[in-house]
Amino acid sequence: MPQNKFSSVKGCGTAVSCQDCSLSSLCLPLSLHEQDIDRLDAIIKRGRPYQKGQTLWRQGDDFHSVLAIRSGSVKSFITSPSGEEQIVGFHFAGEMIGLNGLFNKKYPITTVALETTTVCDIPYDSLDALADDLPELRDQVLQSMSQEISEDQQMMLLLSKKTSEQRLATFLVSVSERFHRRGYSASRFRLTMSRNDLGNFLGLAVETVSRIFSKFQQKELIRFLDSSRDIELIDIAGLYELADLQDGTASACGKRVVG
Amino acid sequence: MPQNKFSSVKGCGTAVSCQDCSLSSLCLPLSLHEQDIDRLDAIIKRGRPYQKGQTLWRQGDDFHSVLAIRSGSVKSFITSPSGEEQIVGFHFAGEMIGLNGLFNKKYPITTVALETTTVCDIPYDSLDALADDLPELRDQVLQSMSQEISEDQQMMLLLSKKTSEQRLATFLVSVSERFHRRGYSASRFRLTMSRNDLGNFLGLAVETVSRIFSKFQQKELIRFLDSSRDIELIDIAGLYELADLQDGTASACGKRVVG
DNA sequence: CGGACGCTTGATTAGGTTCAATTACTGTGG
DNA sequence: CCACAGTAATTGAACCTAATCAAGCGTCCG
Repeated sequence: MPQNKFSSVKGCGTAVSCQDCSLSSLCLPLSLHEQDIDRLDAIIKRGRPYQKGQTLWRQGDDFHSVLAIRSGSVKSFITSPSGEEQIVGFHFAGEMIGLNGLFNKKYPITTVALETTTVCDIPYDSLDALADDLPELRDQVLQSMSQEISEDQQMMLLLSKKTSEQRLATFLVSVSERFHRRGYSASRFRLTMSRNDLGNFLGLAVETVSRIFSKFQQKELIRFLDSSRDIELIDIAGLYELADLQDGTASACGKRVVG
Repeated sequence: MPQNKFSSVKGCGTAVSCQDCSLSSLCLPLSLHEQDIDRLDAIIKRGRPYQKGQTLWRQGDDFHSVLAIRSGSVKSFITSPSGEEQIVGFHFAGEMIGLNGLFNKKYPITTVALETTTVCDIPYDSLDALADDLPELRDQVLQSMSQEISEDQQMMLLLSKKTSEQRLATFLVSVSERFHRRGYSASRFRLTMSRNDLGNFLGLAVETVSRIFSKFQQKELIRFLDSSRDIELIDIAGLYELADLQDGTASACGKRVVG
């Protein structure tokens, strides 16, 4: 009997079936019939965990699988010819990444683990064959991609129009919403990415991110606990107000359903 | 016999079939069999043209159709609660818009005509039913959305990391590429959007756009013909160099396959 | 213990915005 | 067809936000 929501994740390296996995309702909310889950279970590969800094795939690599993150977190970024990197999303446990690779069979982004991360590997060929029989699965994929587009466009608004304070506030409430929806605390969580990554993602210099965090602490909007990575949102309403967000689109910032 | 590539577009208001339409190979490059084209043709509605400034649909409207632009051009934007608008894409003749509305059955963006614009209206219900039978159509939709994601992420890089000069250069070569692929001149075209729209899209003030255009003219990279909307790219190579673009991703900027 | 890296804070700078004024279009009605 | 009004585009000057440069501190890990 699982002690907590994600206890079955611990056994990821071993033969835990999708049915037993506490993530099944999150990573593939398909309302599949029981035999369908069994079929999906049969095609999923469970590998050893990725260590912090390890690359899951590189921009331009041949597309082979979609991954469901079971525990841990990753960042995804694109690289310009001059070598500049732009982080386009962070992904946490319970999210699916890599779907976007099916356009011309290459991954368009590089994905790197931010901490020790375990995943379920769903080979594309099998998924594709399965999708032929399961309309729900196809719809799920389409919906995920459609949502990703809307979220990326919210990011365009953020990068184009918002001030540094608004950007950071938007990020914080969006991450908060995502954790909340996954059954975790909306007000206390760990930022697994560095200040550098955060600045890169939000279009700000590291120093600016640091300064805004300090300002938010002075305003008693947030507080850091043990380390500068463990944050508590004291005044979520205040952060929302700062962020200028559309209702229900908070999670747009930073959430990349499709990788 | 058509006189030019788009001559059949003129008869859009009348009963021109998809098969005769010179855009068929552009807006739905599906390699459909002949009888499939006939089926598609049967469900398409051809309405009267939209005038400059008219709204095709508004953010939040119920999703009903996908549109193929037969002539003219449009802009699409999202609106933040505080009323700020962010243009997320321009669309020209031969491009499909509105696909993104299938996520929760609402259009997530507002789309407005930049000039007199004619479209083919493909009701979603019919398209959905047709897609059940035609794997190519489904793949096409997936590919379009996947491409859109990559393009939006290129825009995130542009808005987050590029200078004003790089942004405008990126935009110009991307529009050039798009026109070129459609069989038009890569070096001479009309900018149907205002400087205001351009600035909004690129995350710049109108004045900045104007100044960069002037600077580009001084450097003899571009030239304006009759008006400030009719541009000629004199030194495309030079613009490419300025833009810091990935090979083959130039069209990412401004191109929104999915609306 | 030492070195590297990550984070914070301060001082200075710069790219782009904002404000303001002028000129060039576009479209409309007489 | 021209006059006029309203909008779009350009250009200049002042200002400001966030970047850059620089220094110091903390922390993780060999």
